[in-house]
Amino acid sequence: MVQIASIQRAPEMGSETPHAGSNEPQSSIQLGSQGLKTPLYHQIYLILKEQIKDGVYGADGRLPSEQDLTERFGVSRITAKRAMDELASEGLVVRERARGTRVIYQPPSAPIASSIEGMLENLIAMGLETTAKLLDFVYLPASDTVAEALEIESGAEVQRAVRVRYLDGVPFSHLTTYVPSALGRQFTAEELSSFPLLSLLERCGVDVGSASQTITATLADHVVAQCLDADAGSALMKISRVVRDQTGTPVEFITALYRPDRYQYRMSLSRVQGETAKRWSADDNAARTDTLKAAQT
Amino acid sequence: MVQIASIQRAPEMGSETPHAGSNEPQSSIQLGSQGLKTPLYHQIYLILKEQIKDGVYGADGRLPSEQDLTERFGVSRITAKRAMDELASEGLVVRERARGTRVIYQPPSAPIASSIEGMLENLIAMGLETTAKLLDFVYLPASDTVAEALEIESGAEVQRAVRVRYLDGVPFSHLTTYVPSALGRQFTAEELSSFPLLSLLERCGVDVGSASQTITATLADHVVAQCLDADAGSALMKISRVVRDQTGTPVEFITALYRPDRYQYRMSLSRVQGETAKRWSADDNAARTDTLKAAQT
DNA sequence: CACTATTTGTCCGTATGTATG
DNA sequence: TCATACATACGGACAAATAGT
Repeated sequence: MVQIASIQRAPEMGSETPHAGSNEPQSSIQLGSQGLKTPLYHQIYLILKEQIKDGVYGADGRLPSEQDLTERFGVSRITAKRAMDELASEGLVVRERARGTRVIYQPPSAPIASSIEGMLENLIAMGLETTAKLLDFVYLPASDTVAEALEIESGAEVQRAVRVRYLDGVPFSHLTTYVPSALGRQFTAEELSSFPLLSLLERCGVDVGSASQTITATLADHVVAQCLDADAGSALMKISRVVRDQTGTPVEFITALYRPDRYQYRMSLSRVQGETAKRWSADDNAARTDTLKAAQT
Repeated sequence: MVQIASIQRAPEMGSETPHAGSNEPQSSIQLGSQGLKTPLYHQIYLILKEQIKDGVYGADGRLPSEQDLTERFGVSRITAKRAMDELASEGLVVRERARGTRVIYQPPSAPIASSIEGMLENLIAMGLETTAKLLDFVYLPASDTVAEALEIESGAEVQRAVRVRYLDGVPFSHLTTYVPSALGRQFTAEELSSFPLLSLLERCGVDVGSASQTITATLADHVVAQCLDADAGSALMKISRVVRDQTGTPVEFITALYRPDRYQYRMSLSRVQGETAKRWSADDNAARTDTLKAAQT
């Protein structure tokens, strides 16, 4: 039959098999061995915080006890307690002796998504409505990764710029761009902090034709975290994109990092009949980017 | 020329004016105080590591001296030394007395991406080439979030299934699906662990028409981490999708979690002329999902 | 009213790691 | 190298509030 490994389950009535035999001797949930030296209690705090925001404890808002966390994360009770105390100090939960820890946090009903209409990563529109701060601007030899993306020789000179983009004064994205040196020399650092890179390239005569991008996730290191006003060790959305001109020559390689609570990638799909079977097709006018109003913090 | 400052001060007000051309290293990190949890030496280590990877010291591979770092980051020499020792212990640099610290690092060959050709989130193809394990299968009242996604009344009965999908025996994705009860009753838990949910729905007569999905990032809690053989607190890519039939009625709400080192979302874009300005357009046949062979870790 | 189990609050001591001077 | 301070993390122990039997 179906084996249910429901450890943390939202409080539900019924169908509650009391202690279904499989008392997992797991005990080896590894925390934070991924190179980040974030304190244990803070890692647990981040996980719990996200679960709260996802409404995992929405029913009666009851969080696991300190003892539960002790067993599940393999830490001492003091450490588990500190994680919950940190939640309480931010007003996300209320802790009462002998009564447990309950969520006292109301997600603004609907996480209001104010759409920036237009196409996917509408850089120009975004650029006009936002501000950017230039953190770094330097010419350096291309690393292998950058060289491969831009299809140039490794070691060839490229321009690297690191910017933070703000929306309504709130840090929004962390951008690292690489441009072949010859192109980069055609604009200045000052222009780069005022205009989107893409519009600068088009002004330089580049006829932008296509782009390919990869979306993934990564952890915030302390440098990026500071830029985005986020916690080190929190999850970020990462988009890497190579932009090419009409001849297919790469003109820009960009890596963008976003706080997931302030930016999400949304798209619509249609189910169409393919050659052999039905498949998904991306709706053209529907792929767009949305900005979520920051709930708090 | 803008100074190389990959370091940012904290939300300090004012002083928006960088000292252009000034020799003053505008870079002491605002830390050491209470706000940051990451050790100083490790923060510096991360910054240096990234600079090395970007080829900042590519010429002769010479890193700043301990004294340089001491001044630049505003820390003691011991702390600067530890950061460089950490680099050395990882084999990134070589330290020689009175000779300084040099980069001895060759980036590994690019992580090979073996594409699974086909359309965006080609569920059926994936379902046929992978295995799935059913972790949970239960009927329960819809939470507010689920009810809103499926456009049903909060508390109406829905079927929830939690599965882990494996690719070549390696845990690949963690799927939580919600289906209206009436639809869910038409197939069994056993079928769900063998066939993709979408094909089961189509077998039941559902004429799948469209879907809208949101891509974001989140942290792995201990439960998901165990399922995906990852660390709790690591970053995961998260895709939430509402699938609708031809009439626009939601038939499925799914939340999928992926390890970023095993799954990435890739798409191609074209630059087309819009009504007012040029914009990006999603290439239809190019949006696809790729699986990356684990490069390391 | 005990009695018990939970759960949180508080305290102790100890060990290790971090950072400065 | 040493001394000092502070933060982190552990284990143990006890007390206090709450709920159920």
